[in-house]
Amino acid sequence: MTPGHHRSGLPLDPERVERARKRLPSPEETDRLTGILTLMSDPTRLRLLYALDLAEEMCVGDVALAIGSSEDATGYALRLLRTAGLVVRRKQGRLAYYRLSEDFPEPLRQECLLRLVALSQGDESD
Amino acid sequence: MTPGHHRSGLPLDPERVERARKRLPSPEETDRLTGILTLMSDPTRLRLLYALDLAEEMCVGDVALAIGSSEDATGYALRLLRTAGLVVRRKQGRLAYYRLSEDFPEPLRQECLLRLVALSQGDESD
DNA sequence: CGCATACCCGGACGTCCGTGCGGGTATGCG
DNA sequence: CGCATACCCGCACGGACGTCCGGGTATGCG
Repeated sequence: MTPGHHRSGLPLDPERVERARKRLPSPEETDRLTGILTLMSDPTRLRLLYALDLAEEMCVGDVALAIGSSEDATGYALRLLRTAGLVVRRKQGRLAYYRLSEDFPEPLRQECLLRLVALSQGDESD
Repeated sequence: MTPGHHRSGLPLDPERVERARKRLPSPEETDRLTGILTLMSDPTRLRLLYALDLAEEMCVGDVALAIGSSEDATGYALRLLRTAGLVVRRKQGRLAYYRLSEDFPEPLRQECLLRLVALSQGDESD
């Protein structure tokens, strides 16, 4: 019942198709990468990560003030990042201080967070 | 009518809040970054970018075969990436060959695509 | 010239995700 | 001890996004 709409299924350039297929990341790797990228592709969370990187440690309300989001949105973002293990929480009295996790990939912080800022500033041509 | 539910609005650590606020990327920068990250955070598109990086150039149907997605999904993914300027199209007869754009940030390809693979392979500890 | 192929396009559907809202818990202060 | 604060949580709404499906266009071949 496959819609006759599609191709024969034979590659037109089998060599290149195989070259790409063989070295593609596994589904698990793909999921992990897209998972991290998804977490970083939300404005609230991205600004939040920047803020924590700059301030080292802040309580929830101050993070909200720093990034200009509501406490609800900030709290939800922190929850997701904490679940993913990218930030950690230190409770002190009524306050909950958050900071980037030790497990936060250092190269990713350096090469992505900062590099991407540089990219967006200098490498665009439109 | 702000829900009395929220804080006074006064930062508990004004110095850190200011430190973070001052150096945060602008809304436009944030949008651009999240835009690129969003494009890379989809399994189809991510595998597609890998495949093009490896094969240099492929027609639509071969890309679909390489990444194991339908032609529809692949075509849609290529359209989005082309709209964003991350891939370019070369038409030859009935075929449409795609490749990574010259404008595709080279550091991003090197430092993100490849680096993230390395990260996902070696830097996890769970 | 007519048919099959390879791709493009627009609409519809289902899904996921972020936000706001109300309520809940624990801390610190008086 | 009682009240305000700072945060956490569950629900429901709305918007955005990816995929499927039908149809459309252009190329190449016989």
